[in-house]
Amino acid sequence: MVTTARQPKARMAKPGGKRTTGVREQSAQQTRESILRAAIKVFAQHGYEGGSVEKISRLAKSYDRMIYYYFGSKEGLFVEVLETIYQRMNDAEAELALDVGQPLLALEQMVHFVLDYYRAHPEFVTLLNTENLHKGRHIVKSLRAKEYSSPAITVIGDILQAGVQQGLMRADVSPRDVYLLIAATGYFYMSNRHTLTAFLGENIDAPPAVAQWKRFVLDTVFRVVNPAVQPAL
Amino acid sequence: MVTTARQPKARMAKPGGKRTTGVREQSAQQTRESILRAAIKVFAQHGYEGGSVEKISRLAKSYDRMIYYYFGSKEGLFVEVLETIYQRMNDAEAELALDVGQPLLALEQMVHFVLDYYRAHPEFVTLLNTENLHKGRHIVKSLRAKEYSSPAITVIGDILQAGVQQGLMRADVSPRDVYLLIAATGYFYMSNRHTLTAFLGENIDAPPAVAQWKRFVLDTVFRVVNPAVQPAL
Amino acid sequence: MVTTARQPKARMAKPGGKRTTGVREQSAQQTRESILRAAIKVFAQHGYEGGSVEKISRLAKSYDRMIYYYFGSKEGLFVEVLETIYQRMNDAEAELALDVGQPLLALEQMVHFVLDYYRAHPEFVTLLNTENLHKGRHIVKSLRAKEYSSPAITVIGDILQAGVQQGLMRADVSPRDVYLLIAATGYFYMSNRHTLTAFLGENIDAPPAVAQWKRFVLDTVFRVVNPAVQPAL
Amino acid sequence: MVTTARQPKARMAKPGGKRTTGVREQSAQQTRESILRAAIKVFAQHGYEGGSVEKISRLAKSYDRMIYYYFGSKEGLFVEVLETIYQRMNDAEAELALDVGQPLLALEQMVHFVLDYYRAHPEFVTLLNTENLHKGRHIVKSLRAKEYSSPAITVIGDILQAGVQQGLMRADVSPRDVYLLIAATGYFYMSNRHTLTAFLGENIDAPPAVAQWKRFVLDTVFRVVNPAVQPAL
DNA sequence: CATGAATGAGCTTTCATTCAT
DNA sequence: CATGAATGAAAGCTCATTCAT
Repeated sequence: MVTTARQPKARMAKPGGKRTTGVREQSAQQTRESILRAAIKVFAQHGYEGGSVEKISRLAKSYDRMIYYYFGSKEGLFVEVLETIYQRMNDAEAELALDVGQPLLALEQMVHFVLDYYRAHPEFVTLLNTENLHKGRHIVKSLRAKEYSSPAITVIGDILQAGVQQGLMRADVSPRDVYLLIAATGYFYMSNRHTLTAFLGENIDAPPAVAQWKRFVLDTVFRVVNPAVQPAL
Repeated sequence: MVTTARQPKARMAKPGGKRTTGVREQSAQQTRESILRAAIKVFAQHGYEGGSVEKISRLAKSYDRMIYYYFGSKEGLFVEVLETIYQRMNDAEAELALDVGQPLLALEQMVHFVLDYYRAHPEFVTLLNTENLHKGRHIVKSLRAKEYSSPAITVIGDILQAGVQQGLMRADVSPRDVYLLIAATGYFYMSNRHTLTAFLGENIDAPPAVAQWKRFVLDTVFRVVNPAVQPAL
Repeated sequence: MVTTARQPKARMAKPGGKRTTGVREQSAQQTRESILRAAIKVFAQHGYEGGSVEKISRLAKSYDRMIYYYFGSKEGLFVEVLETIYQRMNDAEAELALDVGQPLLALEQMVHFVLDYYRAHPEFVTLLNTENLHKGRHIVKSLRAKEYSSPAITVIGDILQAGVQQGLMRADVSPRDVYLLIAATGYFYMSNRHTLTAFLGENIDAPPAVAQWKRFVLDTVFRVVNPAVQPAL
Repeated sequence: MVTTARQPKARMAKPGGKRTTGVREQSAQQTRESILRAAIKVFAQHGYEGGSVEKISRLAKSYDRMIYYYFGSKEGLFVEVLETIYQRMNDAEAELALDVGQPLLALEQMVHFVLDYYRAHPEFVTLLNTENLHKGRHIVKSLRAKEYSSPAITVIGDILQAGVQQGLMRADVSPRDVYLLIAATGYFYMSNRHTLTAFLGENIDAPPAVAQWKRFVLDTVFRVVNPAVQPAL
């Protein structure tokens, strides 16, 4: 961390260790985490400026002062919020356990995962938008930012490689682009659902609409990796 | 509120017409517009909460008071900001004058237009994100919102229809989805460029990266409308 | 001023001018001045850190906000406080109208003036101490600081010159040193009166004590400028 | 309050005596003293209000809590700070060992000592100013305050007495006044060096300026005690 | 004794907005 | 219409101090 916030050592009690976490450390840990959880909600709902320290501490049933005690500043708290949501996303991704040996299935599952994840975690989308509004100036302050570099791209790379070997996929498509395509379609649909709803005059959030979009995205992704055709212009 | 705001009638003095617009109204018009211009910049840069009334009036070289005079409230000003950027976007689109008779070319031009427009108008992207953060509660207050419903979908519908007739495009693809695909890929790339840059470790903004992405998107769109194949799963 | 505070033009209505100062400007002027007056008192009593914005605005029967409106910041206000007390001191000095032609008398009056002024204006002493605690970082921000460079030294220079010509004073004593001697003896006695009282076990503030000190200082100053002797060592 | 503070008995372990001071008490002693040292620095630099408990404990590499353990309160700590700097000053004075039998030399050495001491210990000056800002309300809480009543006055009294006996000094000058004269000239020059530098446009701190001032003060003091003349008015 | 978590009041400053010419 | 003074709430943050091991 960049800030001078006190960082309790026992950040995450290793399950295997003998470490006897005192009741005091435990409750401190609870305070810290409830603030973090509250901050995720509040920042996601109101943005960075709109998410006031008081709103957060109140939701966490703690005190403003504690935010400065544990995170040094509002900014330090926001940095940790970003780290946390990336961590969570990566954890979820890691649990997917795709079978790269079946590249078409794996790719389908990846698309499902990404679209479902954004849908189930609107705060992820909102917080990323907020961070982009601030030109990414918080995330660059995080020392752990690099650790979170999307492993999804690597996985997609593996899938493509297997797909090519099995003659099921194009060799000339980059994992980065496929990843961005999936992310973009999933992200945009969530991120802009309110303005889209207003302008399309259609409730974009309704399950049928979502299902249609998902089918379309899946179809699109498969057409992109399909080795058979080269589209005429 | 919007209702109490003064709205000069002569919104855009036609140069050829009878000039009933006095010198006084003209300068009033100027004040109003310079506030609007400033507001677009400030809200785009700092979001709604972060964009303070004072920042706007100072950039416009006017006074806080004038914002209330012309727009009723900060919220009213923001509503008009949204209307304005949609208006501008639609105006630009209208100037495109696509030849639907050449559907493949028209589609290509449409993709170029959307991606280029987002790129040239980052404030459009930022302001839409801000509005979505607020769950679209400002745009629903706009009486003119409906007028701006994207004509692009209609145009894409025309293109697809012509493409089908000429045997160049699939019949079973919806204009809405094609539009969303183009918008999503263009929007996401701009909107998330800061976090993408941080996490991909690659400058997403650099012209070669942008060019690659554009090629990929074009390829994707053409594969989607391509009638030849149906991707296997 | 360094800060961006709005500075009403009519800072001090020239008595001779035709300027019709509106009732509005007048009351604004009053607000500004009552804040300044309150600030002098509060800063003198509690120092810079101890003198809170709220204490000042309350004493001025105004609002915190007004301090920022007129002075930009607490620091800006303090700068103006310093300017004001120097201005007042110089104004008082200017009213002295010493007759340099009678150098011994003039010197005596100068000593009286300085000692009396410090005594009558303890806030001057306290505020200077506060500024010195901050290593003079506020006064260097004042553009008018230079204007206030003590005219007393010039006057003392004139007195000494006349004294030398009349054979009443030494030629080899610098006005600066004489000024510093007078200032030091007057200042220290006021500035440190509380600790002196505690440690000397004597009420330094009582009129007899003050009178004794004044006689002593006068005697000292005259001995210093006396041309007759050169003290042996 | 002072009363509730723990005061380790062994204030300064005599090296030759029986060492009953355990390792534990020793480290406690160290903590206490490092806090005191830090407090002197911090209070001298930022004043009483500006010198926060946290700044002190951080500089002392200890904890806020320890300040309350050893000194009862911020106020109690400040009282002890004042006691300490007086103690130090008196200790230094005691080491002077003037030869009163040579009154002129002794007086000269006394002037040198005072001026040099203030110069070498700016924190002494600053802390006294701070205490005077608070009208001496801390020092009166000190039980040991009286012990520190300046022995310098007594010494000057002895010097004057010897000087009179040897026909070298006036009989009608009070030790108190001579002491105050020396203290005032030395103190003022240090205390106000920042504002003086700003207003005189001359670096008061530079060695030549200091040397000139010292010469002048010495000259002044000698003229004051000189029995030869009585200045005309 | 040391450590660190908790507490609530207070700090300077900025906010959106209204009043008065 | 333009200008600028006034207003009170709320913002982020720091303060001295106490509680609990």
